[in-house]
Amino acid sequence: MFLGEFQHTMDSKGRVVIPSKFREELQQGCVITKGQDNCLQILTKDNWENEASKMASLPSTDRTSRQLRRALFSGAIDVKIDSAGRVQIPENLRVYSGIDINEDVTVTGSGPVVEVWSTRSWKKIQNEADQA
Amino acid sequence: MFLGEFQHTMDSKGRVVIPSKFREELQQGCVITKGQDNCLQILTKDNWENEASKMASLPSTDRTSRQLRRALFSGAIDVKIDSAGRVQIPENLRVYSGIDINEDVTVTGSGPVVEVWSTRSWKKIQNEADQA
DNA sequence: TGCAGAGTGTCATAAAGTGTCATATAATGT
DNA sequence: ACATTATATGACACTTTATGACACTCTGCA
Repeated sequence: MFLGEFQHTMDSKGRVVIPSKFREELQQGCVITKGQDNCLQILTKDNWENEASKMASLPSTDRTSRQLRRALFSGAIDVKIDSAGRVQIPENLRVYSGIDINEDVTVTGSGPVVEVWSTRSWKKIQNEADQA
Repeated sequence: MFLGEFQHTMDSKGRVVIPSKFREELQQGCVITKGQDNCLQILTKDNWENEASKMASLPSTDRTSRQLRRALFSGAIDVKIDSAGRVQIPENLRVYSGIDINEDVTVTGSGPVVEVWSTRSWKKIQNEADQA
């Protein structure tokens, strides 16, 4: 279970630090995908396999299902954490999440997954959440 | 069941002493979350699992549910009590609760949970409570 | 073949967190 | 009231983590 909220920045090469509390669970491999509300999600390998198999079982005759599947798989990438505890975020996911080079990033634990936000978006989302 | 009211301070490293009366119940692991009225709550592991499982059952298709889940998980952190009976309060929870470094803290038993307040806020809340 | 751009790995330094100890204070039992 | 024990607090050393810098690799392309 991932918990907590952590501040980092995306370095000039497009890498983000994974909070140390999350490393152990993610060390043996993880997958980054497009999450909801323009955040990025980091899943453990197991969790990913799980999601992926759900997708695979959708009927390929249905156009919406195909779209979903394309979005999920093409928007995903498996990464490994480097010796300094960072992961590289590819260009397309940076664009999706609106996180620019050198920008502040908020990494949050959200139960079974880790979410990565530009701190800008996170603040906005958090305000909404406070209201709800 | 947690009862009583205790005065402590947040040390220069952001740690707060857990009153000795509460230690035994919390020793084997506990979770700190954002409570109501800007206090912090400390839950036992069991109590937390309970809360968290409620969250897991909410549909991720609904935006409000997602917000709720984010707020709960990102605002939580599991901690352990150190050999001197203290817990480390992470930055974001310090901000939320308005407890500054070296500031006075009131720790109260509140039935199933422990609450942590800046003594400032506690006094205010208590006045209100006395009126009511 | 050489260059440019993106990505990767490593290091040094700074900052934050953790553990331990010593002393001070409070609580307890006789 | 006293001795004894437990608890609280500050100090400090130590470890871990974060961050920026920089050199190196790999790829595609001119």
